[in-house]
Amino acid sequence: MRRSQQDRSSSTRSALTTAGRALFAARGYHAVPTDEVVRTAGVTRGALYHHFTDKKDLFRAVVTEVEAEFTAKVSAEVTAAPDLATGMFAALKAFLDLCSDPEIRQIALTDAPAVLGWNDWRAIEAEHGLGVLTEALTRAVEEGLLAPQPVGVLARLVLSALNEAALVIAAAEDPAQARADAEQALGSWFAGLLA
Amino acid sequence: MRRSQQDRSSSTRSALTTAGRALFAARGYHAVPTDEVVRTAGVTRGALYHHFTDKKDLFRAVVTEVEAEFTAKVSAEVTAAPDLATGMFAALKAFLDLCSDPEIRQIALTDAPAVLGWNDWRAIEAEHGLGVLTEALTRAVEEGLLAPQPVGVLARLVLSALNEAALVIAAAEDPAQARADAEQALGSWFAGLLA
DNA sequence: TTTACATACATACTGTCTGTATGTAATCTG
DNA sequence: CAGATTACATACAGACAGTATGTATGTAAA
Repeated sequence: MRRSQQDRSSSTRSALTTAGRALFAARGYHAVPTDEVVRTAGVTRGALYHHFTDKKDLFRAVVTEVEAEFTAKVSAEVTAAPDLATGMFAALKAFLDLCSDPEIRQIALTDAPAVLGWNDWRAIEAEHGLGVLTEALTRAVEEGLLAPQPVGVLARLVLSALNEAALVIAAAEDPAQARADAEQALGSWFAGLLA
Repeated sequence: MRRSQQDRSSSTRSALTTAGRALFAARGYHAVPTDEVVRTAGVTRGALYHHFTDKKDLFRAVVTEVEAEFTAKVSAEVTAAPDLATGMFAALKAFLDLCSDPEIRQIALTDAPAVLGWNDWRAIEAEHGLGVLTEALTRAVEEGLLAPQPVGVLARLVLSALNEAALVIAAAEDPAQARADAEQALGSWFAGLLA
């Protein structure tokens, strides 16, 4: 069987990111040796360092992948909804649901800022989760739902609170209660933003 | 010159945490070898592993120190103010001022959750920054300033937004503008919480 | 279809770093 | 001041990231 170079490349590349994803999510970036990643992926360290400049670069690819998938799911809720307000509430619900996934919590929320540095991490987020949220808030202001205000910084703070809510709920003794509290707290913010 | 064991211990201990503080703040936990910490502190690795179980343990001590000092400064604003409302605003201002310090940003906000793990980090925070904030919010509810609500989760989300605000301001092209935006965003939340 | 090259990997090695084991000097106790 | 304990220093072992080099596989022009 004769495979093209592209096929070879993309299949080992995705084997590496898939393996990395699972391992990094389960045990955290620094607890996973590259050796284990390549063994899990069924290749060798040579393949890893052919496709990625270093371990961090692999991690960056994993983070981008996770973030993109996550954002796609959440933003689908917004576009599927009849109007913006209900869409945003549905997205909030989806956000908190999806954040129970350790892939999100460990990779995107815990390790990414420290491993990639806050600036790189922020750049990735800006193209995914943060981008969608900023858009939604901008639209909400345009439609008169929210009071006119600069949404750039607001979006960052809201996203940060959302991330924290996810972590709090995951770690809580009573997740249902924690979730209700979080929704109330976030709701009060939303109320303060209304036009 | 004959020093007591306690003096020897505490002075090398603080030499180590002081050196660690500066180096971790400047370059991040994983970029600083223990060898450099002990050289800066003027001791050897033997001293380090006598006083701390491992590198992480030293880092934990540094985090606790930083967090305690930081919280003391912020909470001083609350107690110094004539009433709770103005105290909380003064504390907010102090918080954002102090967060320009890279010791806070790199050590407490970026590295700590990833290095110590989110749970350990949370436990430390709960005894310092988060503890004070929770207290303040509880009092605000008791005094009728804020609407009755569970403050535990709320405090976490607010603190997270505050942390993010600090990072955003530090990284912004126009920090003054970013700060104004952040204060507006946080103010709108506060408004939504009022009784 | 063969030759020349590029891409995709594998293997072997090196330097760095953390943590440990062991040795030595300083302090404390009876 | 002898013995025990504490505080450190030195030497070492294992693990890991990254690199250098070798090999196999695919590609493309002559």
